[in-house]
Amino acid sequence: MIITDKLAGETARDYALRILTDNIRSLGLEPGTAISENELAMELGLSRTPVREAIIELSKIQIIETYPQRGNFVALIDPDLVEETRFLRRILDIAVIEEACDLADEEDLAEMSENIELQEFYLGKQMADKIYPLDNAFHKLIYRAAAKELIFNMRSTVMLHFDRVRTLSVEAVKDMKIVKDHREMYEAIRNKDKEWGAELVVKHMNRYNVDQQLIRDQYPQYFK
Amino acid sequence: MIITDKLAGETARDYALRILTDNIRSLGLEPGTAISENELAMELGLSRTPVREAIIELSKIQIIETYPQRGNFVALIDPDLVEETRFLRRILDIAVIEEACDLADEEDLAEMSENIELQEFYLGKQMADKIYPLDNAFHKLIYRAAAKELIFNMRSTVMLHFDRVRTLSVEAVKDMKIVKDHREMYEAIRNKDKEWGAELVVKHMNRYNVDQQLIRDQYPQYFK
DNA sequence: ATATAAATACTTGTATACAAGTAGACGAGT
DNA sequence: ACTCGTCTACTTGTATACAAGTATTTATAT
Repeated sequence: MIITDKLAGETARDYALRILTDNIRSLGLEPGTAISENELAMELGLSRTPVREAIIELSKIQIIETYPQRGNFVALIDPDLVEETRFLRRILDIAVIEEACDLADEEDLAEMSENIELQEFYLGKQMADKIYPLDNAFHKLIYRAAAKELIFNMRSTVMLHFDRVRTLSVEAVKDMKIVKDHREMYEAIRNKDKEWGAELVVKHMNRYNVDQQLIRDQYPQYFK
Repeated sequence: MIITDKLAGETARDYALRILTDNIRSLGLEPGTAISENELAMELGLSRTPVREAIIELSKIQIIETYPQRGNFVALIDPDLVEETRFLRRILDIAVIEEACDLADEEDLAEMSENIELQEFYLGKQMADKIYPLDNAFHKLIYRAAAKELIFNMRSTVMLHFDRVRTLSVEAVKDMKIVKDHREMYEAIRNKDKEWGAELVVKHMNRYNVDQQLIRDQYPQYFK
């Protein structure tokens, strides 16, 4: 479990939520782990209240399971839920990139372009850890161009189920190809080419089509 | 604001969430209304804690706006958010009904059939108020048949933005046509006819294509 | 040794207390 | 009349206290 400092202006609740989310995604909190509200509050230097509020939010997406009077537990990886979130992302990303083809203005395109140049810059520098936040920001830019930010927020929270499987197979995905996908998505939006955009989303998703059975054999204790 | 009794087995938090959700949907809590955590807790016979937890959840979908040290307010109707949720529902319902065509088994179909017969029964009895819960349950059955229940939960919460506009124009929608749509959706799923299913979803949604400008002129104080 | 029961140490759910900040009322001073 | 400042009554954010239930441990009795 990695605990970083509270950011300036961040409320206690947001802080607890960020730490929990990051650690669940990175598997610093392993599936099955008990999360005591009191204990976590101590570790974060907070009271139970904001910690509890954060846990409740994560319970809503079933990434944390709460058993009254027994405890909170990081949910085991449920392949059905992973498949469900993968489905959701594919459906949404396709619909939204098509919408972005219609709606993106020059400012949207400029921000995407800048983001991609940064991705390519860090790719050249072999600084892969810098790419994930940019990756996320790039997809957010597409949603924003399509005026679908509320949907992006939903997508982000629920995508934790997917992200955590991706963490287990991180080496299978080549950053170079991902960055290239992003550049092509940008080109598709700039050219208002919906069909190409949709194709790219599918291709992009397929890069994460890791062999789940392989991961499951390697980490059986993580799975439901 | 209509307050019904707490259901058996319902936690205080779920109770507060249900009362808030129902009243926001029905406009018993008008857009712009202040919601004091203390006051609502008193009215529900609870403490602030569970009430606050419910409010936080609704803040996540921006149907309640929280201003620290100032108050919580039922958000004004934001046409952009309404459009966004309408978009989301169309996209999801199409993808999910197509999936249901592949996956629905005999039990799923039997439950849908029974639900529709009830809808038709109450339609004949002119008991329109009985139809809304059945309507919701029917769509849930489709999502369940497609193994997309987590997505359905997300859809439900976010759909509040859409529901509240529908409340303002409830007379524009004819129950008879809606029930007929549902029967046809069932037939489409039973016949594994994806194309027809998708068509029906679009047609179904279009029935709620009320003239938003008309509503806006009638209730300007409700809009952003 | 084993079974049973009481004690204990946890857990979350809910209630209450305190901290910090906002906004409006009200009055004093100009 | 008006501006400014103070006071008051609120608000949410956070911390703590208490209630109720679970599960394990420990001790006791057979």
